Amino acid sequence: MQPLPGFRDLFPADFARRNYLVGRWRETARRYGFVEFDGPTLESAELYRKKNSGGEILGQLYEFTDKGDRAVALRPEVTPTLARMVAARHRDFPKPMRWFNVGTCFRYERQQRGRLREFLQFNCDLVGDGSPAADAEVIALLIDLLRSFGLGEGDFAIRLSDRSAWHDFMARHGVEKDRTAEFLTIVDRMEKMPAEKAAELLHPFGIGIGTLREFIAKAEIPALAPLLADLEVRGLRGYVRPDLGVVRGLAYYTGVVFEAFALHGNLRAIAGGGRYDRLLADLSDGSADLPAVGFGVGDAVLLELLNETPTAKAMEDAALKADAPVQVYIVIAAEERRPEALALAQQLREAGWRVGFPLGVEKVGKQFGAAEGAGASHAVVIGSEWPVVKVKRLADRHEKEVAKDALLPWLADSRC
RNA sequence: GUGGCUGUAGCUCAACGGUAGAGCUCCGGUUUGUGGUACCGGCUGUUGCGGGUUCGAAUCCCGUCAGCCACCCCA
Repeated sequence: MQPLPGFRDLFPADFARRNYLVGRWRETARRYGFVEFDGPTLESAELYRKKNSGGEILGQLYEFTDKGDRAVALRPEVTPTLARMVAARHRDFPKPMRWFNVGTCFRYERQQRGRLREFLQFNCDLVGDGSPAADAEVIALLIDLLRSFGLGEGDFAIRLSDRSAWHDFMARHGVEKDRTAEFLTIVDRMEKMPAEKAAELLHPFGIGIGTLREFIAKAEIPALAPLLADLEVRGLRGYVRPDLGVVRGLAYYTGVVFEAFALHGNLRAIAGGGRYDRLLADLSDGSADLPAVGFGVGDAVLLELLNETPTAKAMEDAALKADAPVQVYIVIAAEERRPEALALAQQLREAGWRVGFPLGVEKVGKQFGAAEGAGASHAVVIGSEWPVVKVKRLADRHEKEVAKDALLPWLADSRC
């Protein structure tokens, strides 16, 4: 038996990596004053079908009928859930709301490297503030998030665009309102298709490919000026590149849209987001009319990026090493001292140390091997010297005799 | 959803028509209280699954499932 396609077993080493990611996600979000929430993994399929919510994600919906004959779907993203929750109780929360979520999402599509059917996503949303300051806050969070993994200006960049610029463009060139989605889809894909194909698709709109390319090439997005100025002051302007070619696939974005992409390798977008000022009103039939901006990052793509970036990988390895399952390993050199060893282990554990020791009689050499294997930084040898023990720093093999009562302070001292 | 490649011990792979092997991992050992090396020994496979061709198939053919890559799109 294997897991279903696109689903993964997480063995301890995989889970340790996931914990590393999630730890950084939470830590960064909280530095920006965001609070964590979660909602159901399974939602009514209607939530994703409602006006303006789904977009291209609809084709990848993991949906089925439950035993109560309800049309349900596993969430492909959390934004609709967030919108539903906020619409229901937004009066309970002071604005703006800074909420984040770490949750499993599902998309039924063919799997590939960095893309699975079940994945963990980090989602950050700022609700109730429609200003460029809010956009800047969220984008700065994303930049700091990636930086917290040891990724720098040479490793990633944020492509930044604004759908309002496209709406102006469409108004100027007479694109009908109900065809804006179709038009934006063409723009979104244009850089990957041959020119003739793009020209053919644009023909019904009466817009030449040259006109479009010219518009994108100018890269002038006046609406972005305050946002860029904000990021400039924070010292983060270097991470951001205005680029009208970014449109994003989700239908509900209304203003600023952005995506983080890797500067090396051929990974796809590692994070994406934007402003969705009408989604809440649409999902609540107008009862909660709040502007919002947010983004999502997936675990699979980020993990791949860390693997490919040496400095980030080194940082991760160091963090995982520091988080080893055992910090102090008790070597029982004389089996008759086992009771004292157990008492000491208990004492160390109560003080917060991660402690290991052999469950049965083992040779001393083997016990040191186990200490090494579990990633312990110290071994404490208990034997004939009791009540004195030997503490050994595994890294440099430096050994010292310490009275048992002095062990705890000695370890605490060596920790820093 | 479309196309290409792949599928052999827990992992990485070899054998490419004559009835399966190596390295790593794991376990044990190299006699008595000190660890990542070295040496010795041991375990594990209906060769993804189902059919076909053949005297004989891991090896050829078909189907199916799964993985990888590209497209598509996105985290």
